[in-house]
Amino acid sequence: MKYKTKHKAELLTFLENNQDRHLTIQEIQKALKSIPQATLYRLMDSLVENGQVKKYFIDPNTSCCFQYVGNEACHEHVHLVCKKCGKLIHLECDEVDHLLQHIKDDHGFDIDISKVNFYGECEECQKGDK
Amino acid sequence: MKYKTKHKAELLTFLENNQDRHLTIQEIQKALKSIPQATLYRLMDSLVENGQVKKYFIDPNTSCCFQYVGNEACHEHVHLVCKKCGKLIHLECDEVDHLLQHIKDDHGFDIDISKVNFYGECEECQKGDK
DNA sequence: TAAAAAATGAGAATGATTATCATTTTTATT
DNA sequence: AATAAAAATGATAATCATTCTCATTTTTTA
Repeated sequence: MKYKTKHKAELLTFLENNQDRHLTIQEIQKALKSIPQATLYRLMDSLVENGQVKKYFIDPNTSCCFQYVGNEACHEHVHLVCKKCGKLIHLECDEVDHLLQHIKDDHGFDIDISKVNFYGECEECQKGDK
Repeated sequence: MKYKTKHKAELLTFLENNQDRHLTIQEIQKALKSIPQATLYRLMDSLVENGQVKKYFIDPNTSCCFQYVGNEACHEHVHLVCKKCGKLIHLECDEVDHLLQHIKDDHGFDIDISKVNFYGECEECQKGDK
């Protein structure tokens, strides 16, 4: 996607206005009905490829998610996904960094932090269990 | 799957003989051609449900994997998945347990360790990069 | 041995994603 | 501004793992 097109412009505006959310292709489609499906997939791929958008695989049973990060990379974080309520929490935490460093140093494996998702149960849902 | 059937027996024998590997439905199908697809999916689901088999989502772009653990639960471990060579490493590590405990205590989120996958690059592939 | 409960198996349905390909749009070149 | 080259489009078909359907068969229980 090297050329500027109206679809691309419309998509970018929408993404910029929803930087705080993770969006699936299906959600974007609903909002931008004028962009055909195939085109939307291609546009998202190209945005991921040049780094303006990050692609996340949150829940293995559902579609992937996208989030606009613009030109400045978003802070490194991991995702906490609640399997009860579906809530998605961004976690920035030194202890995580520490573990990844340990695994690199002592186990030789270099982890891509942007792909780390922890599945479990959030605080509210744990309370509700009782 | 409360009743004993020949399919189930055949499947369990195969799984027991391949405890060291992660198997996709497709691989099991290839090995056990006599079990129809729908039946195989149902059998695997039932084995997962009663705990004899664990289900893993390793790579979001491919099918899920299964591994037989029998009646005794396998040791808690996380998976390291190399995005270069596809290698799958089981990691048991106190530091991981420590982090999960920290996230539970200090961030209130209770992580399911069996669903933790770290994506990155293994030692051998890192060497090959240079 | 009959009634019930569960499993089977073949095929259709689903749903997200990718591929195809002729057409149109955008950019670069003269 | 005209044109050629490059890229994007859009409608549709293809793919592929997984789930669903439902009439039939098998297994267990009474």
